[in-house]
Amino acid sequence: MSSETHEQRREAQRDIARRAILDATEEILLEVGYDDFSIRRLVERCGYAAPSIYHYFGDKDGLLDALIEERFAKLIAQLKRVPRGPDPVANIRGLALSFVRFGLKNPTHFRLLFTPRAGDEIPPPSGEEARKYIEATLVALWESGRLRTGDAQTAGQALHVLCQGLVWSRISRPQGDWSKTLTEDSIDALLRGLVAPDDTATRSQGEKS
Amino acid sequence: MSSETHEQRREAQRDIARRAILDATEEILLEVGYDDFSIRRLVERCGYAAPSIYHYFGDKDGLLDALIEERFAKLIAQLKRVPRGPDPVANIRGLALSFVRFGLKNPTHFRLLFTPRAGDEIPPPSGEEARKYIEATLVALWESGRLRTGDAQTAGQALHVLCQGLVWSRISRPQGDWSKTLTEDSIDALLRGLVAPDDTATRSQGEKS
DNA sequence: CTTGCCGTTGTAACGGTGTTACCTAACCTG
DNA sequence: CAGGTTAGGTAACACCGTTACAACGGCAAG
Repeated sequence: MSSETHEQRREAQRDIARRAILDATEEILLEVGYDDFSIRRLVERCGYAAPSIYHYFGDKDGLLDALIEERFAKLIAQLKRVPRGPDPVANIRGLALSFVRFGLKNPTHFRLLFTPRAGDEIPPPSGEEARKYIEATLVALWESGRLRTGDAQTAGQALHVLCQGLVWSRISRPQGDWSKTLTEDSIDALLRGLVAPDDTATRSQGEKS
Repeated sequence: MSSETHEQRREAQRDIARRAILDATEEILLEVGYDDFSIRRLVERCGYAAPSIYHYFGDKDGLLDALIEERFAKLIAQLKRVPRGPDPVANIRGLALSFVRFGLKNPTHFRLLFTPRAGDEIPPPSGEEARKYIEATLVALWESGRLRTGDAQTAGQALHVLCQGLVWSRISRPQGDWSKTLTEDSIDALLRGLVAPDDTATRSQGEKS
């Protein structure tokens, strides 16, 4: 019994330390941005010394990966919270809009999520999960809908790529004179080009958002 | 007369030094990538000491900006070399394809061109020029064509954003299972969604590329 | 209670980075 | 020849990610 409580206490303490470090990391990231984030700054704020960070996360990349995991989880949660209606095209539209909204609202997170760091060529598992979720949703919906292009995978990737570009371009050049309706218009245009026009409810779709 | 030759000699020497530094920079960048590029490495290779680099370019960002200027010039040259036919849609398609091809062929350059560095919020002038060239071409072509969406600017930005995403996504995840026809299919789909279908030669366009 | 073990934390250092203060040497201008 | 401007090098500063090493803590076994 005492050993169990001991182990539990250890684990609890471990989680407390990890949480404090992760929270401080996020604070600093949102405060000064990704490029000016440093371990020294983190050490100054979180109360722990540098070796503790390396003890818990192994690496600076490991630390950021841990944060990325949490961010991806939030992104997936937000995407799964998007309501679904009977129209598969409208569903995909809502998913894409939500994704772009997430990116524009949390540019630092987005940059962290989708910028591969140096030498780290394999993306984190949750990243793959998020991507797979979006693509699977797309594929499933495509298969029940009317697809114009050959395969569903290409269509899904096209939409994914468009959303990435939508967020990335506007993050990179925040004060550019971007069209106010760019997100909706481009997504709608791509969807128009992807689905066959000669069907039931192509015109009855939301035309003004 | 002697003063002129003197000035010219000065300038020539200045250009020689700048060229040597820039060439070494590009070499190292293509060799080890953006993240592992450092002034020390550059100093080792180019023969000049560190203060000379700062004397000529002022800053590491200034050095990279100088390289970016040249890269943008090459990009613009490549885009202007794209042949134009009578069909405005096909012209835009060619332009977009050329842009994406440039990005996929020179990922390091692309990353340098379109990733804003820390604190540097204003893009280099040539970057604006390239963007304006693409957008102007688009706008001009749109105005002579049949536009489905309201304004030409939004349509141009949509295509720009898609191309950015096409390159960026595949640079970030090179070994992802990207569809072979993703570039053509997504551009074609977006164009299909942007231009009005009820016209002369919508169907006679290239359908397989 | 003592001994030893393991996990946690801090001190101090190493190598590498961008950057710059300072000096030297060459050159044209007066 | 004096003087100022320019190119270039030496050596240092401050910061970065990272880690060897030591010290402290609590628990299990002798």
